[in-house]
Amino acid sequence: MIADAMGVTKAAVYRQFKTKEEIVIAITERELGMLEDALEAAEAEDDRLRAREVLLNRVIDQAIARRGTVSVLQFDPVIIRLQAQHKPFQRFIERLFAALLGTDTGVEARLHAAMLSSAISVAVMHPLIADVDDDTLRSHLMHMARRMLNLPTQVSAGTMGGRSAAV
Amino acid sequence: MIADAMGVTKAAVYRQFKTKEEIVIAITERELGMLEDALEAAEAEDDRLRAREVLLNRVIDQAIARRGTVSVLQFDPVIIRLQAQHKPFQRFIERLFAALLGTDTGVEARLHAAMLSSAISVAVMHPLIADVDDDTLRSHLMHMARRMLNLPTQVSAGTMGGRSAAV
DNA sequence: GTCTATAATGGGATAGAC
DNA sequence: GTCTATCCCATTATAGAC
Repeated sequence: MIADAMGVTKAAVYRQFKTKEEIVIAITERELGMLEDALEAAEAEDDRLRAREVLLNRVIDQAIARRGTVSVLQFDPVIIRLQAQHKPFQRFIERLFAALLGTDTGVEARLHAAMLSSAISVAVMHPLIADVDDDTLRSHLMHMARRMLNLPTQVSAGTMGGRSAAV
Repeated sequence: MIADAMGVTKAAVYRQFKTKEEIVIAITERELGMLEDALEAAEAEDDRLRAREVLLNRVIDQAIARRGTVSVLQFDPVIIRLQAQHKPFQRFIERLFAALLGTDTGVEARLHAAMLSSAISVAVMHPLIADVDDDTLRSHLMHMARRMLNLPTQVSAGTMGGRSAAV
């Protein structure tokens, strides 16, 4: 498919990548790499609430930027298997969830994180909202994400007096 | 894989189903069929709020009952393609979303429905919550779904409990 | 209904010429 | 770096005996 889309032969693709796995790794690396600085910033941030806000924003931005392709990387069975065999990705994903979860690792917090991550990646390419433009989608997604995670609805930079993350 | 799991040969499976597509259609029909009476009841219900409640409950019950298999039917690329070519399924899914949306078909309502449906089906098999038992998962999911759809947090009357989705 | 055997198709991958 | 040609192998599917 890649070769066809590029208008070259399969052999030309295999000149650059020895295996299909290498291709999947390379693409995933590029996508996750875009979140790396945001993740590191979030981990370094003292204010946990603010750290989650910032990270959430970046994740949503990227999901929208990659609208139409995120869910392939997240849900294609073959791709998932190849990624699962790659330790660095597992660690990165774990760090991502840890940063999103904050200190709370209870059932509810984990469920929130699981639902949120899937909801974001599927929603951006769902037929029901194919007609929604990026900016509208972003603001709705961010609003929804805050609701799902029990974050304060409006964020005012610096002073976070909002409710705690637990119910 | 099916033949191996059943301990018969592939030819034996092809005796019952002419093509892979027939198998996918049959399985999907069985799964969606379990929601048919709930959908019809919801469509007949005058109280829209109550209709959505009932349907939501059934959808969540079934997702939990099929924990570990729902997402295959929803996300496997080959299966999705085969289902997409089958008009009756498209119509059924449209009816499901229509019933969940209520009369509101604005951007926000559609986004809610899209996020919710994906969040439910992915969450039930997400590694982060693999250790959560069915009943706990159901109550959290229902609570979360109400929040996502802006439904009242506590539902007043009726026969709504953790009932399983038949068969 | 199940079996053995055998296509047919297509994806994943390699060899060697240019 | 790309090409043609080919290989390997799993999936999809059929034929015909029991």
